Amino acid sequence: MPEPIALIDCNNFYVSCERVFDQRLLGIPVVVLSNNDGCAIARSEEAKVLGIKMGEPVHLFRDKVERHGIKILSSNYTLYGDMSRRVVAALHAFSPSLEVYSIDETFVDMTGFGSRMVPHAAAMRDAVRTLTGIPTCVGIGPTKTMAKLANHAAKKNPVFGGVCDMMEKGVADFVMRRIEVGEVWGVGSRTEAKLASQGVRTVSDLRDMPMALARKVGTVVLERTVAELQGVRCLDIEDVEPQRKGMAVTRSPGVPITDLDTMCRAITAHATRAAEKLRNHDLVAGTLTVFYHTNPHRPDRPQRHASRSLALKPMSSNTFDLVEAALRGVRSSWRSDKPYGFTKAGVILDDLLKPDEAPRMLFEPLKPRKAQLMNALDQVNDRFGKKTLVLASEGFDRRWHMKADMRTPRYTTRISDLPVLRV
DNA sequence: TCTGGGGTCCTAGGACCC
DNA sequence: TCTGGGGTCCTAGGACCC
Repeated sequence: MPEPIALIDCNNFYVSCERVFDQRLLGIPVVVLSNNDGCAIARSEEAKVLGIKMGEPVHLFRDKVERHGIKILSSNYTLYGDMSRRVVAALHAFSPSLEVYSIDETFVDMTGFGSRMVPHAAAMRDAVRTLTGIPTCVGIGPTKTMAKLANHAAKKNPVFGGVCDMMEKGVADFVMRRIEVGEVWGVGSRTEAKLASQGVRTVSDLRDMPMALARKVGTVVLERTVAELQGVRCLDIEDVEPQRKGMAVTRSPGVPITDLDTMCRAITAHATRAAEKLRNHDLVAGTLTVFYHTNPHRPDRPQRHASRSLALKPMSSNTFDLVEAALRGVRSSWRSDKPYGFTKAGVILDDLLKPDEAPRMLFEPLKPRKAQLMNALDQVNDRFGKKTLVLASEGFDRRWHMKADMRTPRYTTRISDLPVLRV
């Protein structure tokens, strides 16, 4: 049996972050909305009980909001990102090997804890709770897939008291027979439907299905999942961050974009942000794709999906290079044959490399981009706040900005937003 | 009427994740 | 009227090579 892996996962993370700073949110139904205040992406237990589904558009449950006094909040990613960092900082004391899997989940290598595993996991939960105020659950298993499943069980079944250890075969069997296959990490709705037609409904059905059939139904990915459910480790803890392959900045404007000028301002802002992200990761990009499209939920209106990919030569992370390419893409694809209203636009970067790995040009550009200028730009915006310095083509007209009418303060990252204590 | 075998590389699209 | 944003991996099929 492989050494144990734990997955620690924050309960209703975004809602929990909000509750740390506003006690009035405790005990009542709370929902955090996606960007642009579109749909529910985090729900308190009370909101789940009321039947609010993950990803449900807010206009479809507006009646429940009124009727049950649900508290609705815009998402505050600055706050959640900072709280996530604090949670991970608390976990470093518990294992030398961690993999931060997402904003609210971390895999922890539990090698060497033997019979003291469950107390160790409980201590981890206590530390996170004490240091950040965030409640968590822990799942333990011989593989990542089983740790994920154990975590699900720890969340759903109070019998586990917040820590479920599936290293014991009895526990694993108990859990797998009671959970539907769609809950397994890597089994989405498509695969679930295909499995159902083969009579595979519970996790134990999946664990016991023939490998060859698993491969036929869901390629090597599902085959690997079956092996992991049998306790055969296929996925290791990745404690060094792999180099990323792509990067995207996409947004839905608060009101549809109908004219080229506004689109150019929005795209300038997205390309600018993309360039900042590139420089933060110390990468350069070889390909830039710019796209924009109309609302696919409104087939009664003129529809258009536009997209242009451009090669960046030389590869670059320079704001001027990226904005120039992105605007070229917008202008060359723009059409005014119909009154389009674009509800999404973005910039995607691919072929990312470290600057010293990027191919050199045989003929260097006549006016080489200066790294110093970008450093200055980043430093000004770091010190005086985002968007202090922007390109002229972004302008100051913010009509295309996203909606976020119910966002809480950036309690932990803005001096002006610090909570005030009155005694 | 007859028309090989064995590769690589790239891209689009599907499926999944949080 | 209102439906998020940002990722990864795998496969099939076409283009191309000798």
